[in-house]
Amino acid sequence: MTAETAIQDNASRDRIERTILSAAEQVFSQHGYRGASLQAIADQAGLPKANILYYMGTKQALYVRLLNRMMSRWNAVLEDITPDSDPGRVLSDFIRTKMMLGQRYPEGSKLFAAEILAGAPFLNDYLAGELRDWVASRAAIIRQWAEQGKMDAVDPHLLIFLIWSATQHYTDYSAQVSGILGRDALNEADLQSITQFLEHVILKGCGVQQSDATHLAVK
Amino acid sequence: MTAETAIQDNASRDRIERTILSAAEQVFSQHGYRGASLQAIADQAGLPKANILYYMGTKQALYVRLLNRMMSRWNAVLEDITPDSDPGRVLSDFIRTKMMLGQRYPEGSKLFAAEILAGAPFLNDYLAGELRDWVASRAAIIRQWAEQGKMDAVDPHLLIFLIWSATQHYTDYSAQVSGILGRDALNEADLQSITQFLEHVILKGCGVQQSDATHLAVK
DNA sequence: AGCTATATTGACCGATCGGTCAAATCAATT
DNA sequence: AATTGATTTGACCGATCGGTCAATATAGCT
Repeated sequence: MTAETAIQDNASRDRIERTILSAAEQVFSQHGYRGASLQAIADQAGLPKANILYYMGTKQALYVRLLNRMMSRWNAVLEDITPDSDPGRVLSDFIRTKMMLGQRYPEGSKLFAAEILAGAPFLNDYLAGELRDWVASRAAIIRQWAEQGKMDAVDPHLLIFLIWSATQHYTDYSAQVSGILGRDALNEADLQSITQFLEHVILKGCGVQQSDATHLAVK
Repeated sequence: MTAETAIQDNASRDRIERTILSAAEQVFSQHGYRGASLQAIADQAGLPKANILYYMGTKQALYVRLLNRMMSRWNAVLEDITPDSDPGRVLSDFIRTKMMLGQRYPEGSKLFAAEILAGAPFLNDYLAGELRDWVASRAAIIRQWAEQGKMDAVDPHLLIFLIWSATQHYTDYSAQVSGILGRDALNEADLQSITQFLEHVILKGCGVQQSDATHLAVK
């Protein structure tokens, strides 16, 4: 087999796999691991069920692969945070990035939420390992900001959880938000209002000054 | 049949129904409507599967009954709010009541969350009806507070969503919180810290003064 | 054209799904 | 003791579950 055909084969395979992953993400995010059926995923993907298993092996392997894909999208968040950073700018960026991620990958976000709701049977190691370290390192820096008098001495973990939950809400509970606001879906103006509101309340609530750059960008 | 026996019968029936409802709440909250099986609920309740159906009719009827039970628990929240109320006291109460409800009915809260995640197929009417009215009436009063200069002119809907999401997080995503904090479960001291943190950030972030009474209670 | 490796898919497997039913049991009244 | 209505539950139903497999089709290489 030449290199050329290998590339062609892989490209074709990748295209099909992306179709399957996308379909599976939709079904798993709505009904959770147990509630999702391979037949429903196959129908969503427009492929026979046996084909899903040919590419993905088992239901569990497909599910775990989706979880890993979603987790990898988190790598860049709050990456360049230092004790010398401006808290207002960093927290603003965090809020905006989180809102953007939720909008970009709504199914992935809901998939994650469903896994946590079920007690995180597949994610316990990740939560108590990588993610805990991620949070701990950011929390340490936030605590330094507080010691430097840049902000109130709030518990950094709780601050991260607050931003986490407040932003995630508009993705994972979009059905509730839409139902209450009486909209089919949130538009760009809604998202800007929400982001601005969260920045205002959270930064002010932590005694952080909103930087000019952030303010202008919002305006 | 005498009145006495009728009472006795109903008492026995109520006891069994509570057992079933409790078991079903656990299973539904973990796996959602589709992912839950009557056999799993029966095992959890320690009853044969046919008995579940004898008392509850169908899986769907059981599920809807659980949703209604959970919704009814919300009736007392933010009930006595008026334009003359003290925003700090009311918002504090809201945060505390919400945290308490989550702790008291964790399975019910997760059941609700799973239903919303699935797109609220059984709750759409409730969300766009009763709940929307509930939110709208409270939002109107909060807006009056802002107009009276008692707090910042934030969007009342977004403020309600913020308190909603921030408190709900510790119930619905307890697996994530526990995993990251490295605890088996949150204790009473944790909950006090969380409540205090949320009161501090949200009230300060909305330009509301924390009332003395509230402050003392927290202290 | 013939060969080989990969891809496709209908048919099928045992297990489990929600739900039904009839036979057995229980409890209270006469 | 006999009767009656409510309760209990094992057996069973067709449908669907995750997964296997063999037959077929496809595509690139010689």
